[in-house]
Amino acid sequence: VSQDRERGDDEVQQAGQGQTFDWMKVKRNPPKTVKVADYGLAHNNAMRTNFSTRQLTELEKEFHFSKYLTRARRVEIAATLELNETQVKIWFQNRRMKQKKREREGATASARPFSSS
Amino acid sequence: VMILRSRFLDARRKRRNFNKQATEVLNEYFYSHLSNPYPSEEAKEELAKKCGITVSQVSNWFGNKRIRYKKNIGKFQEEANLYAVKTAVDAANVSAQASQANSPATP
DNA sequence: GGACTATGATTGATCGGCTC
DNA sequence: AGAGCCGATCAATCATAGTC
Repeated sequence: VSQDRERGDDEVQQAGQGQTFDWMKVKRNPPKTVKVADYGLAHNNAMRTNFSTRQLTELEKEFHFSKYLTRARRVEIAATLELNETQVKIWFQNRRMKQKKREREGATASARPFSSS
Repeated sequence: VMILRSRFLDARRKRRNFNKQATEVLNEYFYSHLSNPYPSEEAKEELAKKCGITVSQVSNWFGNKRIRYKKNIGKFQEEANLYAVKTAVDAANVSAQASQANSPATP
């Protein structure tokens, strides 16, 4: 619900079609994750980590145990799974969001009007 | 290295494209708000209802649309012009009808 | 009939705002 | 005075549907 401009300027639809607005220029900074050489690849950073099945399984199990992390548990999990504490933290945050999304959609048990193409 | 392709069994297996008219509605909103194509939560709900899809799907659609649009603006130029014209015609129709309370089914 | 494209969904990670 | 959280979003990728 937060975007930069919504100041005095308004929504002037149309205008130039071939115009480049600010949102088109947005660039995200590359991940800071300092990954060490795991299985031969020493890509230090700027890459989206791919969690292994084992890691995901373990994380999922931990999440089922508790939706929130304590400092100690985070350290333990990170060490066990060979991940950064930050990665574990982020995973739990994303997982909670996913959980909420699912509940929201599941709760909205209403008619699903399907339609043909 | 490639020992981790266990992404399968995701929910994204069975996917259905949206209706032509649902896509129509979404595109109309997108191109009529091209300066800031970030619908509010309320707008998303409205679009979702109008299109017969979920709010998450609306969010996904706009997320994909924004990224892919800015990734290759030229490719969408034609589509952009199309919807620009469409909305212009719509506006013209609305203003034309404003002068007279016409009935859709004339006896 | 399988490339090749278009498109919806998933997800690790970022951005900005807020709480403590 | 900084940490983790939330919400939205990004960006890359996946897997499939549609096209030729």
